[in-house]
Amino acid sequence: MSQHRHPGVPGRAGAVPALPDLPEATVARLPEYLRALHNLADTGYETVSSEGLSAAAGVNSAKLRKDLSHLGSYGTRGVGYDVALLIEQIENVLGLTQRRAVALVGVGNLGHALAGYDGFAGRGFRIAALLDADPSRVGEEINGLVVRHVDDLPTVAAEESLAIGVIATPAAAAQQVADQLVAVGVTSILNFAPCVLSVPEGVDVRKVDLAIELQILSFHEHRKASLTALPATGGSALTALPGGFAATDTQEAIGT
Amino acid sequence: MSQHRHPGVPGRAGAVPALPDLPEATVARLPEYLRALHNLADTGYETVSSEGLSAAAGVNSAKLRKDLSHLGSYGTRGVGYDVALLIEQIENVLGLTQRRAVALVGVGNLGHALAGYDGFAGRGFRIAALLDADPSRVGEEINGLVVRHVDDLPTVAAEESLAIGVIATPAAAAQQVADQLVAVGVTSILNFAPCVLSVPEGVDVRKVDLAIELQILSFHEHRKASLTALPATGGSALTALPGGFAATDTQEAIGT
DNA sequence: AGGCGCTTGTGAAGACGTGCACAAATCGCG
DNA sequence: CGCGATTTGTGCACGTCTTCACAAGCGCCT
Ligand SMILES: NC(=O)c1ccc[n+]([C@@H]2O[C@H](COP(=O)([O-])OP(=O)(O)OC[C@H]3O[C@@H](n4cnc5c(N)ncnc54)[C@H](O)[C@@H]3O)[C@@H](O)[C@H]2O)c1
Ligand SMILES: NC(=O)c1ccc[n+]([C@@H]2O[C@H](COP(=O)([O-])OP(=O)(O)OC[C@H]3O[C@@H](n4cnc5c(N)ncnc54)[C@H](O)[C@@H]3O)[C@@H](O)[C@H]2O)c1
Repeated sequence: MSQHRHPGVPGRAGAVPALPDLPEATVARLPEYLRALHNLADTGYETVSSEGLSAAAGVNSAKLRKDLSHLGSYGTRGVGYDVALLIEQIENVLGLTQRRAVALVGVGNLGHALAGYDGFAGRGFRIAALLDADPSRVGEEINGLVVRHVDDLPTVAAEESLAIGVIATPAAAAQQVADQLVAVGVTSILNFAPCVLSVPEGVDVRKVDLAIELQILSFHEHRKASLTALPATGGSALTALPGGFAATDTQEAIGT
Repeated sequence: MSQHRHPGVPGRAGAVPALPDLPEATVARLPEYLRALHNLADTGYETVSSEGLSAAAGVNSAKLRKDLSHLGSYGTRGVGYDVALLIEQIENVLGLTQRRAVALVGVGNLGHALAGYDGFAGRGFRIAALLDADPSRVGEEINGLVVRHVDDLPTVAAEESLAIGVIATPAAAAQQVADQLVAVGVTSILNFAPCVLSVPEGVDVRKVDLAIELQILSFHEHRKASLTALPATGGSALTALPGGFAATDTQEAIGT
């Protein structure tokens, strides 16, 4: 379990073959740290303390230190973390050293927004193909990419090494599209359609459902409203909530 | 889990004054159950077992039963759950009995897609206002709504009882927009900008960052690739598994 | 009426995640 | 060269979440 013994000085990181099998919760936070680190690097920071970085990423500093400790010892006591080195290490662990090719299926309302978004490039991804089943959409050019027919997927997969498939079709078509993606060897899928996908073992699916996010917010809104029914005799209703929330992302922060 | 007693018998499913303080993990899954239930209802189901519903929602059946048990006893042993009743109860708990008004700030690339999406209506929400800071966008009509200037937010808030604010502006503007939303009384925010927001206590923020989702997938892709280097021992590999995975998490089963 | 099969609801155990608190390590400085 | 200030890395305790396993409850059939 506890067997890391880094010489302290990286210098040449060489190959890092040993994937340390990170806790899932840590994996989910690393991208947030990475974003914060890039911000810091752009602002000129060369090192940052766990306190500073955790504030920038919106998490507890002990949690951040524990997360980073899973990658190895890349901090210096009394100083902090080397920003550039840490960026390199996190990108390494996340597999972002190679720019991964993304296939986007379903170029409708949402698909257009995704296809036109230029923010993915800076985060390690490249939209490699746009696909749709509607003949009238095929041929359309968006952001320098031409929409192709979804049945061309095998051809596209042969041209590019597709790492991730994004599904932005209606829910009714999502399972079929997922099957097509899996058939051409895609083993990671991001699904925007509000439905559950069945995929073979070894294929990872993540889902983004905006309505669910809103409904979770609605619950808390509802709860807050029913609490407000209590006497609000002070003006400032700073009733410290007992249990904080801590799901994927709920925060109440303090202003610095 | 000790100090709430349910009368047990619903009888009238009317007012539910006592909010049972659900576990956050449960709250995050209720919307998924709700969606699956609506599907079942549309298909003609009147009752459903925990096994059936959990398959439709992509979760473990014991987990589903425990989740639902927190709402009270709305199932019948030997039979299952009444679909219509369960829908009503979940919508009640989530506070979806009233259609909540959503203000969307930032009508750009992504904002257009959200504004044009007609899927929110069926899930309990109504886009009540579109706001942007760009004068050239103000006045544009999308889906029957006219884009107003973000500085009109106080006026909008006076007209409508805004429940939720959605931020779809560039990250640089997100904090300022959040402040404006909070200033007019919004206490729930869904943030699409890749940045951390500071908000006063009592305000809930949920974040959706597509690049983060992709990066998490990238990590697993990376890990799978490094494992594939292992000998492809045959053995009894393929085990038929219960359909339905997918969710927040991923699944893997590489045994050591 | 009684038994039988099915399904819920939940106790208990274990896995997982979090945050405190502090020893160990490092730097800067006199 | 040693000392104090600072910050990392982590042991530990605690809370939350998941999963199993099964008694209790319900309906149906004989
Ligand atoms: N637009 C939003 O803001 C939004 C918000 C939340 C969720 N969603 C979900 O995202 C998905 C897409 O939404 P949208 O608004 O872009 O819908 P849309 O109808 O505008 O676009 C769907 C696109 O998918 C294409 N398509 C249909 N079947 C296909 C198939 N088998 N293979 C390939 N392409 C196919 C259609 O031709 C169309 O271009 C839906 O599932 C929706 O519920 C969208
Ligand atoms: N488009 C996508 O698919 C996508 C994907 C992931 C993340 N995002 C994020 O979503 C956000 C929006 O992305 P986009 O592609 O729509 O950007 P965009 O530039 O197309 O749109 C941004 C809109 O916000 C408006 N705006 C700017 N400052 C404002 C302010 N202070 N008040 C009100 N409105 C203001 C702009 O006028 C513009 O209309 C960004 O933070 C982006 O990183 C977008």
